[in-house]
Amino acid sequence: MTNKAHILVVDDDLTSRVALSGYFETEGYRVSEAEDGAQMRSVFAGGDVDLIMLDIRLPDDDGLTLLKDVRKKSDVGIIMVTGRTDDVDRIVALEMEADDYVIKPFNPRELLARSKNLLRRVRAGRVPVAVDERVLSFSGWVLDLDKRGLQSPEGEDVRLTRGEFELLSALVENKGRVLTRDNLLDHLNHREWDPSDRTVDVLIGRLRRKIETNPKDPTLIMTVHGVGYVFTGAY
Amino acid sequence: MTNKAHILVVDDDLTSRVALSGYFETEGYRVSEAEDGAQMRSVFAGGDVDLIMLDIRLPDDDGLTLLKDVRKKSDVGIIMVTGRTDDVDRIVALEMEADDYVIKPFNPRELLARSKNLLRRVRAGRVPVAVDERVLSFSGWVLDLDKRGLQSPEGEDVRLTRGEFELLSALVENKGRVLTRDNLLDHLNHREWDPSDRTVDVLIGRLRRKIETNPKDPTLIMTVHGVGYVFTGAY
DNA sequence: AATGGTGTAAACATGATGTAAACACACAAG
DNA sequence: CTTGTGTGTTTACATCATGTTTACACCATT
Repeated sequence: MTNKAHILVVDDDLTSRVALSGYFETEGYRVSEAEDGAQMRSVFAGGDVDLIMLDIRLPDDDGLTLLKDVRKKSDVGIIMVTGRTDDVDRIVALEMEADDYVIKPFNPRELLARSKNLLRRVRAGRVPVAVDERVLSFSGWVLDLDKRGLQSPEGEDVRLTRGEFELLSALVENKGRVLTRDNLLDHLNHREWDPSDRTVDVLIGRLRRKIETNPKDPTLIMTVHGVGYVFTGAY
Repeated sequence: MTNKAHILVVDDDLTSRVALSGYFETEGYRVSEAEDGAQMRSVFAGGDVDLIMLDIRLPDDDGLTLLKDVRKKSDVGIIMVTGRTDDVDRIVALEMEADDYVIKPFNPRELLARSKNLLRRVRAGRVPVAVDERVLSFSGWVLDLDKRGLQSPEGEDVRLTRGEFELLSALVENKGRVLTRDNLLDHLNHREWDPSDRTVDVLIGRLRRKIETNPKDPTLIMTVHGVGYVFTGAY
């Protein structure tokens, strides 16, 4: 079972439903489809949906009714999708706490960007739910200290080796504080460190390739020349 | 400290800035205003902003540049506001992780609904981060000894090299006391100093260019002819 | 005015860092 | 036992950051 973000597309029109699903699937999301309210409720009951793309006009229930029902019991992300460009509809939906409202035909790139941003927020909001779990989060990433696993903002599991994990957790736990190589090597159950030891540098490099958008120009793990490394991710 | 959400409106046009602020104030939000990037950074440095309404066209910095800067170090809510209806602009902003993008003239009710929904998500994602830091401050500047970084009174991060940082912290820690070059060079892990060594002078010069309002007429790092340097910043 | 101290741009040297590749070692599977 | 796989470590080298030197103009003190 992967942990990729799960998107539920609700639309009675086959063509646009498939188109929508396609966009998200090629981006690596897990996508489910529903063509009416009943199907939607059924999938949603599974409990692991992160984002719903909800057409406002459906055969059985009204989209707005579904919106209200879902929002009553869940903080899942909801983006209304519609062919109509009615101002009142839009405002009503937003005031019912839909997160966004897009009008067909929409630009796929824009929709993807909006979805991605919303997913980040949805997932970030879920982290503090379990207080007993030792979990660190930064910029949409989630580092689970018990499971020793890392999840990307898109919800994908990223495999870390022991060394990479120890290094990353040391850095994130001391967010904003510069750690020396000596310091970091301690977390790998080492003792001594001599200037010819490049282990930390290599591991940092591998870590960057896994978590930085552009490893050549890191924004999360910064190097402090002549001192060490510092983690600078936002909360 | 109040618990009302804090919204920062950034727009160089007085009329729309005031209008925007008005909407939010009557809804009971705490609102701050900024008319350019510098002011924005200054308010934002206060650290308790929940949502930024950011005009994309500003006198000094580009709105997109500000967006990128802010997003780099914070997950605050960001809604871009603009008069232009350029598709490319919108997508670029969204892909830079702006949460939303509204086009003037906007419907106040819609904007309020969107802001409210976003604020809910921003606050849900907040996690308490409390790390006591070793910090020195002078004349509005903040020198963070752990982060080894310097923040200007406007809240901008100023990059210091190792040497510059060591020199500055030595000076600030010995505020009001004259330090000889010999003395200062010690802090850079040196030992000997001979009169032909101009290293300190050069570093002091570079430091002045970074922190003095007018480097030609320094007020923070003063020269004591024939002796050394002294730091004279107020508190 | 003379003299030595200081500011500073530019060039320079060198140690620090990024990174690919090879290596070593532990552990698991067959 | 052999083989293979994963991963920490070492090596080697290209590149980069930055402390240092140099040179010269300017300033302060006498």
